[in-house]
Amino acid sequence: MTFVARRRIATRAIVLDRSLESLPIFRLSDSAEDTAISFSPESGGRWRVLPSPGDRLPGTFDQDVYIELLHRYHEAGAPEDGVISFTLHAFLRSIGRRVDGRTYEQLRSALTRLERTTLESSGVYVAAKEAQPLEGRFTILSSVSIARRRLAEREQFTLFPVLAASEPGDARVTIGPVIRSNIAAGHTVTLSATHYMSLTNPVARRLYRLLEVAREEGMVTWRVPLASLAEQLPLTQRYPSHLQRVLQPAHEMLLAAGLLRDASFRQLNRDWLVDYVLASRAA
DNA sequence: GGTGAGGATGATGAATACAG
DNA sequence: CTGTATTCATCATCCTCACC
Repeated sequence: MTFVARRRIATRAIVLDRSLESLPIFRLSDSAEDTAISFSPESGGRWRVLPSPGDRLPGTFDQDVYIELLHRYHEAGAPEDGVISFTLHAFLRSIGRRVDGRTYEQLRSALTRLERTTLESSGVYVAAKEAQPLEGRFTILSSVSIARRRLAEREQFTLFPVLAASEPGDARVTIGPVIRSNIAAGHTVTLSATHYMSLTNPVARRLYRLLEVAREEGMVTWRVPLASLAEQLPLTQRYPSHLQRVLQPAHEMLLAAGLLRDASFRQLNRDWLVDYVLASRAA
């Protein structure tokens, strides 16, 4: 393979922390209640996502921002300090959003939310280099700084020379060390950026990542109780019919994109299951 | 040209309510 | 518990205005 060819493929890849992708983080629905996400896997332990006080849980916009950040981290050659810099303008363009006052504001709040939202693992999150699953808390981003024109210009802020010196709209964020460590250890899933962007439904985007975890762990078919899947995504709907209503369009989108061979709902006695037939590695 | 706040309005789709 | 109708928060899109 030539350097050029390898480079082109690399820029289309999104490399994510496999442990993180197996856990629920982003609220996919717009339910008014904004309590913490809580997930208790079969294997025991508990996982929680705690919003920062006064803020909401990360949502679908934050999900897209998170993915683009990791996309850029990979493109930048996964720098050891985890720092990536970009302009808000370029970032919005690359996630296919319009660039106006609204989206600037959304992006800024999404970045700070990714820094402030607490992820709590009680023996659930697997850190590749550790023998035991993690006991403790961490965040997706460990630092976020965004230079703002108006702040940078004010005289009284000259005591922050770094801020004053940087260009307006420049963001500088640090991917958290826990996530970086798993990526460095190769405990990852790899997505196609093209495919990811082509999925217009946020549930489909989330499901794509979760299915990649299953595939990375060697599964060809994956049978999962509907209720467990709902917890793991997460989806808040309680009834099987409601869950199916949300999942069905996502399944259709993934099938059409060739990211999934088959998806079907089955009822065995009282229990609803979902059977996935995963796509082959090629694509 | 790039930032940045914010008003107005329509589109979207999941939550919710309600009937079966 | 499920299927259908309605409601409503969020998002997208358009704009103006101000500033560099």
